[in-house]
Amino acid sequence: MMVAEVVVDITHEKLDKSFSYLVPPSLEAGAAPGMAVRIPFGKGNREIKGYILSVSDKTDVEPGKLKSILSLENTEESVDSRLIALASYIKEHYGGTMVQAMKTVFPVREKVKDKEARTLRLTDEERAREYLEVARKKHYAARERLLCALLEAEGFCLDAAKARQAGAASDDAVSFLEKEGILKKESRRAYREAWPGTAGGGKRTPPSEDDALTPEQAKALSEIQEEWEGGAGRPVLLHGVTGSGKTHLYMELIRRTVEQGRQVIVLIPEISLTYQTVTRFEARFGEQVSVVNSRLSAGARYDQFCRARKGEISIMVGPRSCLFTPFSNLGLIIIDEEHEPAYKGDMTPRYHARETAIARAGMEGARVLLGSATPSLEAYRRALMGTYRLVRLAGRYEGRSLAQVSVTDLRAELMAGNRSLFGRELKRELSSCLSSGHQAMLFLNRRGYASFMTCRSCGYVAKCRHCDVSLSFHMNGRLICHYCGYQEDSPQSCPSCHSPYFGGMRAGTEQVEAAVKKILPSARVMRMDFDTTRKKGSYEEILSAFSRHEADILVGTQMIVKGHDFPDVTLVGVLAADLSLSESDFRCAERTFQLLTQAVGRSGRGAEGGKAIIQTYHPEHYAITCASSQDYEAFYREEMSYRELMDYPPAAAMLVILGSSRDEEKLKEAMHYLALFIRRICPADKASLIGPAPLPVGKIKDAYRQSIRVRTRKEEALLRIRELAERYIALNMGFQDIFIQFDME
DNA sequence: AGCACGCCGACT
DNA sequence: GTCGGCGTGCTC
Repeated sequence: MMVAEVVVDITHEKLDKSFSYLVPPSLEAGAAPGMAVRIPFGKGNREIKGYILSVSDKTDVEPGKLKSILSLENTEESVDSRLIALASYIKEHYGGTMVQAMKTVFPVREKVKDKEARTLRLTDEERAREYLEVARKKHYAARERLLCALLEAEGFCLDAAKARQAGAASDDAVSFLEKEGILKKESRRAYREAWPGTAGGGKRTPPSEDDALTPEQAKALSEIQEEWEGGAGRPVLLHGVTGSGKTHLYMELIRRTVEQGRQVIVLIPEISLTYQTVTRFEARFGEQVSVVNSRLSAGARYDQFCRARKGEISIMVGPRSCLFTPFSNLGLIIIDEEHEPAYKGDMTPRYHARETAIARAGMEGARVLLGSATPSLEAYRRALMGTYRLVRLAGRYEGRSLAQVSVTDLRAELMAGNRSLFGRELKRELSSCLSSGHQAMLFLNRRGYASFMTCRSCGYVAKCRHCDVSLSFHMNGRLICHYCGYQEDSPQSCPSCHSPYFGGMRAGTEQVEAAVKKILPSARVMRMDFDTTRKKGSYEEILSAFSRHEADILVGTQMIVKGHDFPDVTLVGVLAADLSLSESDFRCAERTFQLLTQAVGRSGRGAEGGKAIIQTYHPEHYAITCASSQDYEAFYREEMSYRELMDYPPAAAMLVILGSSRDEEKLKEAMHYLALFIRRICPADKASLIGPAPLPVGKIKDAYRQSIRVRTRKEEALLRIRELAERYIALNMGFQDIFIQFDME
């Protein structure tokens, strides 16, 4: 017996689940996930369309209830069926249920329906008045109410949903009057504007001088063309230093793709989705482009998807959710700043935009371009192995040189009696930068709640002896490893040099701002961090005010280093580069290198040269030395050998199983048994298992959190382990109140 | 969404 | 009694 799980092609909340259908033997060969099928549905067995989610040999439904699939839709694959195939890829790869995967791929399918502006329009006033008399006589109350409402309504038009709620329009009355030709159901939909004020202004500037490519860019372009036209059509990794004009190249590729009648999806990390980006794309492509950001309401975003489906737009620019834009002839997916962690979500299914984009492109014959100044290790490794094609863009735009970088050893500063946040060089450069009328940016490299222990005198950081990650300081005075759970007592002084300056590192942007005002009282300082950008639009406000030179110094966290052009900035100071170097995460060196490279790249973007100063307790660390010499290759080699040695991704595949529950004991027990189960199903020589261990933030909103990590050299083995673990969890009562999430690295 | 079932008022 | 509108619930 072959059974297919089918979703019905009716947009309604109550039908947002799958139904089991028998697959007749004659159709067994063609039945596959994503296929469109005709099925009998409901009491009258009316024939409707559906999509196959999965095919198996068993079902929970009692056999007597099962109906059979009538036929396979032999038309070519529709956009929807391709997206369903993508959803099943996500489920296979990242775990979770099919419904979760479907909801990821079709974002707001259910909710939007209600908001859809369905209208009832009176088509024949005379007949309506005639029939009103009939209805009155025959006491057809519902029809009478509806007719009255329609005749009184402005333009003889009513909002269907509202009328229905007010009791003026019952379904039967509507369908009866429609049959009589008195009214018409219309679902003409007014699109919500994507960016208020810009939707109408879709003027397009013809390609101008500015759009001409530099010789270097032209060379990169022809390499990309060559790969895609002649070769295997592999994804291209565009490795271009900051300010080398990657966006220029994107624009050209987009133009060419659209000219061929195909569509383009451009993914950018949310943080760089600013007004700047929007206007740039709109100026170039006018009404062909839609730009979506997360502040857009679900409905407005859905509208943009509808426009894409209808072919009204050809280019979609937005965060990772835009990957699922229902274009019918997708030609190109661009992922800008490919290394950004934002491309991996934290909601189940935790899909990675890069992998999923490549999967979609593969299904639809589209190309993928990954762009970054500091590629992720994963991407660069694949490029070196030949899975991706590597294209370099080495020179900075208009021959501008990269900033001059110098490194300040904060240990030496302390030795010289300087305990302030600013080293002597940074202090000096800051005042000379300001007195020459330029701007400076101060970057505080601080993430999350990392509360590791460090020595301010020698730079020693307390690390786990098993995992080579920093130990976190807990309130009970113990140091804990969040990878393996190892604990030790927190020492009072530095174990390495016995200095008493040993403790937790904590510094905020506010303290930096205050410190700047103290040493440079006349400087106008602006602060940008999570607090000051909480309000809508304040993010752009601060950036544009700074670019209008309304302040001399911008102090901020990660968000100030992301792709903004401030031509007047000639100095960038990184206050304590180590703060992200000591996180309890195997990617912390990579993150640090990326942040430092980006930060350094902010300096000297105008005609003037730039300077950057990196302050650190670890001037010898390769993440710092490589960032200061802007040497990606060297960093990659160092970091990759570390990952090889430690069996961390991308050298090995890793599965993180996150468990959370309000009941700490239950959680511990469940995770313990889950770890035992995994040990049982996979031999120790094939995969290594670490944990269960508490997470860096062990408790959120009263829910305790623990993780188990499984690492192996074989990715397929990990997929299998995840599948079995999912089944184990589903079958065991011990996981009833425990929320489990899978994270594939 | 669309169809059936059952309840209830109105009319033969 | 019976006809038919109107609300409710279900669809593998």
